[in-house]
Amino acid sequence: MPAIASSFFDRPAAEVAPELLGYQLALGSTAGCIVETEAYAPDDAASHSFSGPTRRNRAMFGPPGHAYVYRSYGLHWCVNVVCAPGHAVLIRALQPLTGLEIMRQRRGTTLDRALCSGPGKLTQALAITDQHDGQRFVERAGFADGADFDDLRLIAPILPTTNLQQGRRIGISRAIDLPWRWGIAGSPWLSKKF
DNA sequence: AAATTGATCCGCT
DNA sequence: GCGGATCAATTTG
Repeated sequence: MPAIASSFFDRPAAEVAPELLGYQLALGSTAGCIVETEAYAPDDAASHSFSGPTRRNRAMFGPPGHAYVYRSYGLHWCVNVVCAPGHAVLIRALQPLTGLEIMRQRRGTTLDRALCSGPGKLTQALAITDQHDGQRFVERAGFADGADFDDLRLIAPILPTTNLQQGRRIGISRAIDLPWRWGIAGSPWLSKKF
């Protein structure tokens, strides 16, 4: 179960973030298509890496292609894909594809639109927690390909995704003008319209 | 339709 | 002690 080529991720997050749209994010028997991302960088006042490495953000300075998972507002987990040192891409929304019934149970809703339409929602739907912080992503679609049940998985789309939309990031109070949020244009699975 | 609030934790000053 | 890369329920216009 090879980790994904580190060269793909060892770049600024603002380059990687739009390219991750269309990838599938999977864990266990659940998976969804990434439809919304945000980039964070070390010289970016809104980024957890802005003030250098700490215990919480150490994964952001670790190997590219690994996960940075942090707790948000005391309640939610949010997952990032680590890029170049201090760079990371926050996964903000998925189109649910696999394991919808488990997701509905975990989320406590039957409204599919509400399963993965936000960074805290999708981690709950896929059961991503701090136990995945610092863990690598593997490039396998399922366990039959040799991945462990607990491996975070990313699956590249057949063709690069086009029809993107770009705008300002959500829920931050610093560096609010950077256009570092990307989404699949018109997708009904976004956390918020552009 | 938009604004407000409560839940609840951790990192940093 | 304060505020945050959030969410959902409630209140208000």
